[in-house]
Amino acid sequence: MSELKDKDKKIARYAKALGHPVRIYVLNLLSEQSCCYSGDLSEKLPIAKSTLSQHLKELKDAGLIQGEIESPKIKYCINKQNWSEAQLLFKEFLNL
Amino acid sequence: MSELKDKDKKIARYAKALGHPVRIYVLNLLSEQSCCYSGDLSEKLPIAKSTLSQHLKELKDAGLIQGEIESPKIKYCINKQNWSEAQLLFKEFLNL
DNA sequence: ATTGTAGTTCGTTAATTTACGAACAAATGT
DNA sequence: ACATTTGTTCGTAAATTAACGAACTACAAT
Repeated sequence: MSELKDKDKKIARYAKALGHPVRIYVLNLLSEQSCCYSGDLSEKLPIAKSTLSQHLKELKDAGLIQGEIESPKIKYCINKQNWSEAQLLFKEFLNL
Repeated sequence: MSELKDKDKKIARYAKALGHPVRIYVLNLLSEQSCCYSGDLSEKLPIAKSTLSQHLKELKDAGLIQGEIESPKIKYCINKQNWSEAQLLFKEFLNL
């Protein structure tokens, strides 16, 4: 009855955050262009802006992105530190 | 209003399957020892066997593992083809 | 025929996720 | 002051997820 390792929990936490097409889309975009506004995404995605906001919040809560106020907009960027951690964890997990 | 790409959906689908510590644990084990039985896992994990069965089913449904009957046990292995696909997709996605 | 083993399926419950529109907040522009 | 822009939060509903124990199925062994 060994307990689950923190590393397993961490990977699962990141994976869960990646577990929706919209969130994959957002991260893909951010890895290409480093930053974006919610409005940019809202134009391109076929979902309500409140739903998008929820997805962004989840990515934020998982630590994968961060928002910076640029009134009246909010500029979203990759959270580089955590993104690196996620890359490392997945790389190891996937034997890449 | 571009539609989400199939590739994004595929990555999200795999990521979702990875989104629980127990499932990470199982896949980790299977990448080490290639095969295992549900009982092996049940001994090691602090969850009910029915719950484990559910997690295995999810991994199966996502295509990441496959079960082979070896009465009265079931031998679980990585689904190599889909695992390779997942590796490739994540590798690309994560810029590894 | 009966028992035992291995694991799944069922029934249930609680929590989480996804989605929407409406209402709201903050800051800028008029 | 007031409207506009940008995005979040609220309230709600439907669907999915996670967990358990009990009941079940399939096969092997006695």
